[in-house]
Amino acid sequence: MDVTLILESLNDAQRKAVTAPAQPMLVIAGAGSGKTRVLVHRAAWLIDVEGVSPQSLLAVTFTNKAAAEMRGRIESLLGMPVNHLWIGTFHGLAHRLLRRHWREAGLPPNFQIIDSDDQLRLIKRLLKNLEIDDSRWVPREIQYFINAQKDEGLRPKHLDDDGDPNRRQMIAFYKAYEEICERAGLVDFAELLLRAHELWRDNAELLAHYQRRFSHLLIDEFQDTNAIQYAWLRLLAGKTVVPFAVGDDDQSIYRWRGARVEHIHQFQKDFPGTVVVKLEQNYRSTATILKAANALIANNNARIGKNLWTDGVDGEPIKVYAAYNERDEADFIVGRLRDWIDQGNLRADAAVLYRSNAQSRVLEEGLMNAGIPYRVYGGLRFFERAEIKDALAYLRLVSNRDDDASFERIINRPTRGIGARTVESMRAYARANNCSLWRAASAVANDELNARAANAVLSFLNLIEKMARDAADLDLSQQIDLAIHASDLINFFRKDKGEKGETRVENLLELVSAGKSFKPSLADEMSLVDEFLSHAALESGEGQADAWEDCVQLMTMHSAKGLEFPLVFMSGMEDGLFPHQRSIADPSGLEEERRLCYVGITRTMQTLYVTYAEQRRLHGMDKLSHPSRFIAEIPGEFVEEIRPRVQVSRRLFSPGPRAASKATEAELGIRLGQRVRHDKFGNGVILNCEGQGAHARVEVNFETAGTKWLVLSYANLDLM
DNA sequence: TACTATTTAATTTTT
DNA sequence: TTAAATAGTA
Repeated sequence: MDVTLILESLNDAQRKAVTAPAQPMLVIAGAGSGKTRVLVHRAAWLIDVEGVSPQSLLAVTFTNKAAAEMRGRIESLLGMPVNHLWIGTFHGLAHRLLRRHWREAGLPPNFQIIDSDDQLRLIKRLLKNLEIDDSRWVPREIQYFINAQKDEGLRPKHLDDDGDPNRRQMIAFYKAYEEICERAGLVDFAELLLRAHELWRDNAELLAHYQRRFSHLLIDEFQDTNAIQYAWLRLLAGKTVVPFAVGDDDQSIYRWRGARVEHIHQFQKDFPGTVVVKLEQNYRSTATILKAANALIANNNARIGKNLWTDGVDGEPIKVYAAYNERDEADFIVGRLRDWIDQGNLRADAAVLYRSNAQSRVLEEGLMNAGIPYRVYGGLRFFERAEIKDALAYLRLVSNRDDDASFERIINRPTRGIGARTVESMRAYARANNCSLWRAASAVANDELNARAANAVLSFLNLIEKMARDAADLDLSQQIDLAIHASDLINFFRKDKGEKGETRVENLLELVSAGKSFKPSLADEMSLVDEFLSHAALESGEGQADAWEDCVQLMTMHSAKGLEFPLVFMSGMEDGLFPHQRSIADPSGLEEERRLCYVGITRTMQTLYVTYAEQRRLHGMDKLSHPSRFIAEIPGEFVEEIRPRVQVSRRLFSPGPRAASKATEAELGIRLGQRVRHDKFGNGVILNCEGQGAHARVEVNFETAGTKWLVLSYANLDLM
């Protein structure tokens, strides 16, 4: 029982939280103040010092990554595995409960989880079925409505239309959607939480059982909890389970997703005697960065209030660069990155942040031309790829014939001559007889369809039945292999022309090996395949599972939360972009944008560049823009303007040799930035040019071959 | 059914 | 601008 190991590295506030007696605790943890460390050490303290059994601990996070990190760090601190400790995401834990108690939860034993993409498809199909004009009823809005209700813990029966026909229709959609899910045995993300909450609420013995089992509850990112998550936590806590919540109201940036910072106040009301600890010492950033961040966030009204400080150095001022336009901005950033890399720093230690994904394009072009490797965060994850979802849909249908979502997805994929007509008649039958498409298919094939269509449908039904029989004795990866081969999906994608088809085939093969290495943890609760499918929905996998190459990191401010970098660029700092136009009018929206800005600034360890463009091409039109109001909220003493605005107009192109080459450019009939093709080196972009006539040379950055100087008269470049 | 033209809209995202 | 969704054509 080595207490010093757990406590020695903690400051006073952290120690106070970690060693607190069994009472409700609320830890307000500023950016970079050791939030995860406190959670990890608290768990270790409870287990190692207080003698709490690991299985009496429940730790909840928002992301799988955070859950994995917490488990890893607890185990390494304790020096032993903690198998019976429940650590997971809200959704993961809810899923676990529902698998274990599917009967009480009113679910079929083999229910499956649908992701937002599946959900949207379901809604679109629902609209078609109801023959509703989907220009008036936007599927995305319906999806948003349904999820928002579920996030609040509301079922259709709880909702009142208040005489508003619009709302009445929405409620009707919600109800119809629920019926579809119910019949197909499908559960969406919000439904997991809602059901898990109802499970406890309506089963006193079950709740009592878990309340006896758990003595302590650890909650990460508490400011991000939505109503149903909070209700679930509070229900479990009851009067006996001790909650320990960690969060930062200043970093609440997900209100639009249902998160409610107010829970931080509610917590103190619901758990009288809550002790609040503030972690304000920051171990990440320079004093300058922190003072700037503090000054910015002080403009928000609804705050608990705290002041980050550090005993470290002041550091460099924040550098603000006013770019002429977005390309100049990108050039500037690329230039600073070049310097950074040339000084021997890691590319991966630098991040370029922006408000919205579309802004990455110009930056990417700049980095590409400069030959600097980069990685863009976000985008499609492995299990979200179309080909992967197709393959999984076969497995799902094999596991559950009533899964209409999967049925629709693969009925004609690969194409097997079952067109929209045929599917429509199945839908009609299913609607009329209130049955699944699977049953409709065999009924329709037997009497409504012409021979040709009937044949195609029957052979599809046989294919699935045969797959089910053949799969019975196979292990998981063999079943996946069977699914992609027997369905002929793999050949379907192989025929796809170009690299796209290739990657798709690779992904499918990757899926087979994912099946090989999959280790189940709920084996008692469900079949291996079903667990794999749930896993795929719940953990959509890495964006790019590329090998660890040293890359500059590009991401939105949102996805930067929780990360830190020695060098940070906040780009596109213009009113309308950031704060975003859509949030600008609403005071609470503006405050959330400001918190986002605060998150961005506090990612920085040493050097922060803030850039904006005076003119930006947006939606194909050049617009003049103004620097973000947030820049003005940073006190001047922490800021250094990189370039006096007087020079701005001169900087149409980057300085140096390029400027001198303007004349040459015109004479040779090429221009910088021009895309070209070379027989041997492939596609590239002209970076520079010099000389005249037969001696004229151009510098070209090729996508694959790198940067080369070529003599124009020999190179035989095709302009593109 | 696949390819092409036209229209439309344009934050943030984890589960 | 451009990406995605829809409508129209071969």
